[in-house]
This record gives sequence, C-alpha cells and structure tokens, in this order.
Amino acid sequence: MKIPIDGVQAFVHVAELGSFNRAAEHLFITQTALTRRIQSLEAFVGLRLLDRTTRSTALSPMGRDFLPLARRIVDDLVHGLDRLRTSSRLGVGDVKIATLQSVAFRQLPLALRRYARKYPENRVQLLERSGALVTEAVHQGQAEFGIHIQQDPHPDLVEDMLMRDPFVLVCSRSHPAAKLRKMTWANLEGIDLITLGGSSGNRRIVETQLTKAGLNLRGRFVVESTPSAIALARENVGAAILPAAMNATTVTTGLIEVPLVEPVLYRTIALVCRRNETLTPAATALYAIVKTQLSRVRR
Amino acid sequence: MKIPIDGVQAFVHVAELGSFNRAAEHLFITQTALTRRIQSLEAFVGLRLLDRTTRSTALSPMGRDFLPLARRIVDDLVHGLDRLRTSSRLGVGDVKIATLQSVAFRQLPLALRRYARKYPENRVQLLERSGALVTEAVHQGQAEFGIHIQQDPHPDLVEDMLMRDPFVLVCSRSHPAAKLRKMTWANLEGIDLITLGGSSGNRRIVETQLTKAGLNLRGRFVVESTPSAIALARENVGAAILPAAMNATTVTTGLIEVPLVEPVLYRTIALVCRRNETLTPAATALYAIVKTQLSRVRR
DNA sequence: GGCGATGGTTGCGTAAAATGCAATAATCGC
DNA sequence: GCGATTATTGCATTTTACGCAACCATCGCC
Repeated sequence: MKIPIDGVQAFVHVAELGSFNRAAEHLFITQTALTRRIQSLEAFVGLRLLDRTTRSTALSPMGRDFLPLARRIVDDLVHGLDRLRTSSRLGVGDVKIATLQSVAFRQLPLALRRYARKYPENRVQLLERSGALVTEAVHQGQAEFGIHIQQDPHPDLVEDMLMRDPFVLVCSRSHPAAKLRKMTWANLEGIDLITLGGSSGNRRIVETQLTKAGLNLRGRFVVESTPSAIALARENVGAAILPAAMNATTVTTGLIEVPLVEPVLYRTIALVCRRNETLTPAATALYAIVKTQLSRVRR
Repeated sequence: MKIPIDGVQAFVHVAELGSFNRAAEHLFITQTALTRRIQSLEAFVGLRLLDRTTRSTALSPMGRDFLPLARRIVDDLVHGLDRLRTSSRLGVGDVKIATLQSVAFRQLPLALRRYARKYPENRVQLLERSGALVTEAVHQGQAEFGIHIQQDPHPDLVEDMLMRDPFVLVCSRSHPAAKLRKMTWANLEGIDLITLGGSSGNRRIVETQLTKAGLNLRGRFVVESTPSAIALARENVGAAILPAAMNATTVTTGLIEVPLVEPVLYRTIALVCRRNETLTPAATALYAIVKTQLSRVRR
C-alpha cells in the first residue's frame, strides 16, 4: 500500500495550473506520466478528484476539499527536504559549541572570523565554560562539540587533540624572575603566585604539580579567569602560572614569559564531541576550521 | 528527482520506535527494505538523519530538527488520503442541494428519511428556492445538485427527468367546480383563481397557458407558496391551480382535486447538476435515493 | 576472552512500478 | 466538417523497490 505522493503532487499542480500539459511541463515529465499519476491517486482513494473533459480540467467537489491539505503537504515536503539539502550542501545552520573561556577570547576569534567570512548566514553561539563544564555541556547535548582540556576519556565522547600547551610563568619586567631563561617548579618556592582557581581545569593540573614539587602553597592570589591573572601580574603583585597559549598578552602588555621546566607541564586542548553522532553540516564546517586553525597556533 | 516519501515515513517510524526492526514491522516490510529507504532519503538530502551503530539508533541533530515536520507531513498525508478513501467507500460527507420549496415539504422528506437511515453520519442542507433560483444555485455551485422544473437546457448543466406533474384545480367541496370530473382551461372563465406568483416556476407555466386560453386574467389571489394557496382554497375564496403532486393536501384537508384538461398541462420536475462534474459520494448516494423515490411517486 | 545473540548493511536476482512514444479519442473554434 | 488542442491507452523499456541470504559490528554473558 504505497503512498501515492507523486499523484498528490501532480494533483496540486494540475489544480493550480488548470491543465495537464502545463502541469507536466512544470514537473518535467510527459503528460502521459502525469495522467497516470492522477489515475493512480484516484484509484488509491477511490474517487475522482479532477473532472476533466478533453478540453478543460476542473476540480471535483472532493478535489476542492482536498486541495488545501494536499497543497500544504506537498509544500512542506518539498521545502523541508530542500532545506535539508541546501544545509548539507552549504553548511547552513546555527551552531552551538562549548569552549573554555580562555580559548574563547584568545584563539577562537580568528577561527570564528574565518568561519563567518565563509558562511555569512550562519550563527554561532559560544557557551563559555570552565573545566569539566565544557565536557558536560557537550555530553548533555547543549553544545554540538566542545573545546576542553583533555581528560579521562568518557565512553560516550570522542576527543580530538588540538595542541599541547605548556605552562609558563608570566610576570612583569621588574619581577625577580623576569631575567631567568627558565624556571623549575621547585624554584617557585618563595615567589608570590597568581593561580587560577574556581572550577578551572588548569587549576587541577597546576595544583597537582605544585604539590608534587613539594610546594603545598596554593597561589597567593587565586583568580577565576586568565584576564584577571594577567592584570594582577601587570601590577607586579606576583607571578602568574598560565598556559603559554595565552602569551599574546606578553606582547601587548609588556609582560615577561618564563618557561617552567622540570618537568614541562602541559595542558592538552582537545575538541570533544559525542560518539556516534553526526554533526550538522554547519558544525562540521566550524569543527574543521577550528581544528586547522588552533592546531597551527604557534607553541 | 523523485520525492522520497517512503524514506520520510520510514524515518519517522524509526525515530519514534528507536529501532529499524520494529519500524520495519510496523510498515510491513523487511528490515532490509527499511534500511534502503533511509539510505535513499539520506542520499537525497545529502546528510545523515539517523546515527546508528550496530546496537542502537538515535537521531542526529539534523534529524531532530527535521522530525516534527516529517511527522506532520506523514500524518497529514496518511490521514488525508484515508479520509478520502473512507468517504469514497461509505459515501460519507455533507451534501448541499437546492430544491423547489414545494418538493422540499412534500416529496423530499421521505427520501431524506431513507437517506438518513442509510447514512446516519451525513448531514444534508436544503436550499429552498423557487423557480429559476434552484437552477442558479446549482449553476453557481452553491448546491451539488438541484430539483427544479425542467426548462431550456443550459449548456453547463445536465438534467435528469424525475416526473411529469399535471396541473389540477384544487377547491373546497362546496366550490361550484368540485362536482366536475374534469375542467378545461377555457372553462375557468369567471372562476376566482388562486395562483402562485413571485418567482415561482409554476407561475410562468400557468400564466402562459391562461393567456393561450384567452383568459388574460391573472389569478384573483396570487400567493407565493403552495401552503398558502391551499389554505386559501380551504377557505373557499377561490380555486387554486396547483401541481397534482401536491395532492396529499386533498386527503388531509378535505379539498377536491379536479384535473385540468385541453390541454393537460405538466410541469416537469428534474434533477439538475453541473455537466462534467463528479458529485461527492454523499451527493451521489442522495441523488440515487431521490431519483428512485421521486420517480415512483404516484401520479 | 571467546561466543552467541542482536541489529544494521550489502550483493544480487526478481518483481513491480513508472515512464515515454506512438496511436487514439474527444472536443473546441473556425 | 476540419484542424488544433487536450486527455487517454497499448506497448516496450527503463527504473526502482523488494526480499533473501550472507555479512559485519557490537553487546552481554559465561
């Protein structure tokens, strides 16, 4: 019992154009085929929808009743499918992604600019989260994919490494550490530290390392975001332990960046999305741009 | 570029049941065929709508977007077609017909009773008109068919004769004419006549004949409807010229009916509908009942 | 950690449906 | 009446859908 959708479509066209021939043209089929479609439809429903003489065509009363519904169905179908098709061809649509706040304001803008130029129609919504909240947003489906710090892999999620970002000590030119070529974690002893706190993912990594180095001190200043940490360092109230990828700040703010070694500690930034879920074309496109863009960032 | 409606339907079922196997069952096809339908649809739109692993099936983001629309389309289509089908099988639906007022209150009730018993769901609307207004109502599509007095055939309409209804003289028992076996038109001279006026179709016929008989008199009383004419005759203010089919009145009201001869004048009652237009099943059914019912009325 | 059960996919032959061409039929306008 | 226009039908052909069987991947279990 197949659905005679072609018949319905044919019916709508004939009803609107008042002629089999013209309708056939519009549908790019022969008028013969059109007749057959109408016949199938009428056979299917068991009544005549179009009263046709050899000279003209008109709706029967039942056809008149059916036309509005038929028209709506066909329109919905054609437009709906069309929308899907164009979205697949052009990557049209809205995207929602979750990202670390630090990445959002540092590396992402460039990627978003490229994306915006390539797909001027599309909108992007950023969910700026810290630490595990990015992962959570992706997991719960609030975002199509996320940019987060790589962690114990969750079975429902897939990660895709973007870059390994070493931690450095950021301080003002006049800070005692500013003259060093590098700095060991052990030597941090006695230095006033500005660290990231809150639910930051960096926090977990850094504190683990500090403890390992025998420094049980938490930072003297604990802030919630990178921009605040930099502002404090600029005031020379201490030295901030930050990911190197934040380093553009050193250029624009005149701060010094000293590599932290023994060991070099990284945070690994990765793209994350749900396993076995196909992204929307718009998301796929953004994903690709973010990936090439962020993995080519100098380290 | 055929519309993959089967794919859309399959998609909806899979999305709702969460399983290819179950969806296939519901659609009474093999699961293989179902896979193919989904594949066609996805190929058509160019993107994945269902993310399926070997163990489970879920909507992709695009699929989620598309589902509501798809569901509506499929529902509309199935229900719409189904409604047409059942209406064709059972003659379901409303009917609007135009009829002479005289027929409406005299012959039609019986036919409508039969119709109502056969199709208890259906509603019937009567447009009671006189004379040419019945024809007009049909012609303009206000009624699916009509019961009118046959006349010059209009090219857009088709008539279907029901009965020939002779005119008679109706008068009270005490009226001078009540004793006659028959009455010629010429002999009407000097009798006070009750005739139908207004836009009545009878009026035209009767007046033509009166003129032909040399009686230029219009009726002494001219009324607009048969019931009024009968009421006047009952009061013995004159004799009414009426179609014989109205004769039930003689039984219930004690009036006498005298055939009018030389010539016997008929009004021909006919069904009328638009040429080349298929009636709705409901109308077809009513048409048939009216036809058998009214043509078997005794003359 | 192999193994059966479950669930989706693919190869291929067959059946069904849609299509187009050519011929036919019916009607309109001249 | 006759040519022009419009819908329908016969028939051959192409296209599509379908089902079976084999296959592949994963889950859960012993």
